[in-house]
Amino acid sequence: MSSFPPVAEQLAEIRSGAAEILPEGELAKKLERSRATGQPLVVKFGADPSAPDLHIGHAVVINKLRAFQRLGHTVVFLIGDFTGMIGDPTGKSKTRRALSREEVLANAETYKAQIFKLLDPDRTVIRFNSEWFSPMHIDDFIRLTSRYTIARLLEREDFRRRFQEQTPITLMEMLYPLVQGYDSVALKADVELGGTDQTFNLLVGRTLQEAYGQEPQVILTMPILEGTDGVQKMSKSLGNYVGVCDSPRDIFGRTMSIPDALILRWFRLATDLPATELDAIQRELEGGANPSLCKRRLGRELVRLYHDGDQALAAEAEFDSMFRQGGQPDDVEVHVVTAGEPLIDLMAALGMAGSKGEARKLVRQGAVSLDGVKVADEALVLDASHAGQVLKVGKRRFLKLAGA
RNA sequence: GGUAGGGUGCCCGAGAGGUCAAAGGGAGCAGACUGUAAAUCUGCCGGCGAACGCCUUCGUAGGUUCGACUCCUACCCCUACCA
Repeated sequence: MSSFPPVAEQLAEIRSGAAEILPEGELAKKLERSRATGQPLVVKFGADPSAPDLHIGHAVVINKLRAFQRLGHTVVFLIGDFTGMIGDPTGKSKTRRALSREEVLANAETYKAQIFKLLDPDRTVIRFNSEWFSPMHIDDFIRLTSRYTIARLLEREDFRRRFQEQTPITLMEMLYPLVQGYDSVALKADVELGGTDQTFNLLVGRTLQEAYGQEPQVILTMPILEGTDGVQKMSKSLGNYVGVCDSPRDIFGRTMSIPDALILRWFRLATDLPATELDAIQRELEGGANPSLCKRRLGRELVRLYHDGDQALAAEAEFDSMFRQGGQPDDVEVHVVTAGEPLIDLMAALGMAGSKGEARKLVRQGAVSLDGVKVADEALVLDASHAGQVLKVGKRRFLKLAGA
């Protein structure tokens, strides 16, 4: 029954890339016991049900979950549908509107499709926190709130700051950590994973488990991955993300646009390369290798992770033809030209420019070309002679013109 | 319940009766440069128009004015303080 690798080996694997493990000694103890009894650890990860579009920033934590699975443990992917159905009234995150039961279920399906690109379905259990919160009575809930103090909640960085700055904090927000922490109680979690920004919430889980007579979970946090802009954390709303469901072309292209300083970090956090390989890449970079070559490899690795190796090579080749040689993508959209249609109108109508005014400005700026020749005349009217030409706007927008 | 301060373009944030489509910054887009990057420089950055210009925009609805983002009234919303 002891199919688990030796504890030291497990610890090394788990530790790699992690920001913090609290407390590490307890993790070793749990692993020992698990190995002795043949009982896998319950590794919890909580997900917000309102954002089922995962990007490689989320994947940092999910990759670590997979590491636990490889070692033989069980991942509980918890969807916070109960909280999602309440929504979040704070102005700060207005995206968090209340979701209906149907939306939550639909989102859950989307999650599955995405997380199983990385996780092993046989070692993953999907749960919903409405399972225990919906039937909970208010008296039990109030009892739950008696387990934590305001002072401790105010220890959390953002609460403390906002409290001092006198910006609003709703009671609901303060309750969130308790709700999340109680999920750990309900699941009897052994380990909970999250980003470093979740440290506080994860720790609340420990406190509550103890309060409910359980052995507290160990928490493991992963660094927050910066987005393609290299500064802010990756997020969908900032548009600086690489989605796990993006096409090979997008994954490769977006990856190539990250600042050099981020290359190694992305390698370490977003790919599944072994540590030895990562060290080799670090030496290369520090030894003055051309960063763009490393970045290409990073792009390929990411495409391989979410698609496959062939598509990675294809994406790279397409990228080269598109940007290096000023070519065009393989599958340019084709549009049948109506003779007499002004170019400006066409650009606006097909979304190649936000408006006619913008289209005009783009032409003036020399951003528009037909078959590689810059369009100088902003009043250009299309006719049959343009059939077969390729319209290029900026660096990325292409359209093939077809005759009637 | 009382008092004070607020609601401005994608975001932040100035404006305080005309010269305001509204300073400045950020984001975004484009050009140059490069390694397609970053940094930097340049231009654009409500809509229509070749252009004079016209239309819509400063919480909502009215009003005062030749004229309002700026003044008045009511309403809605936010925040803090005191209870």
